[in-house]
Amino acid sequence: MNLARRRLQGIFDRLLRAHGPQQWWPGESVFEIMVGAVLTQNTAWRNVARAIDNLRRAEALHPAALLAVHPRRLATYLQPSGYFNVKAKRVRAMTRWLLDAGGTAAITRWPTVRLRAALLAVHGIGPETADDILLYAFNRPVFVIDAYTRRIFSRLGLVSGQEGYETLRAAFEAALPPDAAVYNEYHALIVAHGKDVCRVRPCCETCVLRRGCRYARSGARLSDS
DNA sequence: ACCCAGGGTCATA
DNA sequence: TATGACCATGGG
Repeated sequence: MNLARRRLQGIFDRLLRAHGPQQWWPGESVFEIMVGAVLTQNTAWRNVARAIDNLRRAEALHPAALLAVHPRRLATYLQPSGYFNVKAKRVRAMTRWLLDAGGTAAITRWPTVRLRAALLAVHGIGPETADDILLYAFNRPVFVIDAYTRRIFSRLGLVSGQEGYETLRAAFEAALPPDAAVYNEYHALIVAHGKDVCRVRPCCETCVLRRGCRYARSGARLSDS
């Protein structure tokens, strides 16, 4: 693993020029962002947006209101986002925890380490979802690792892709200054690039990162291993 | 018809 | 620690 600050900044600059500012996270409140972070687990955002629309129309996009919805009905709201039974439980567990903790106003004042540990203790919130929430809902300088991050940076030869989540997060955070605005834009750009260009089937001709990508040479119709 | 998407939990070895 | 099954919808 070889993450140098200059290299990461160069990649950031190219992604920003290619894709433009991403303005993440889509969502109008802390709670909406938290809900979206759970709903988007292994799910296309298009489908998540439909589920969130359902919650908004039902005026259930607030902690107390959401808990007042019967779990069966909640699952029907979440249906378009897939895994709706699982996600209904997860969203409820997160919301119950949130209210027990005193609401968003209270936990906003918690130090990042405590907040992260508390989030990870909630059923259905794993490392990536916790870090999405920390970064995008609470503006903490936490670098989010996801499948796109692994794919893109392993094709560039900077990571193996086999490292554990914490190992990668620590490496990115050690290489970059702890700036939430930068981490915010960086992860959003990684996702934008992963969706539009650097897919499972590589498209190296139009990729701004093709210089250094191991698929850009050798004809490249490979798959990641 | 198949593959993929802004993961996580649980059981098993 | 590391696999595999499972969750489920919608788009390409």
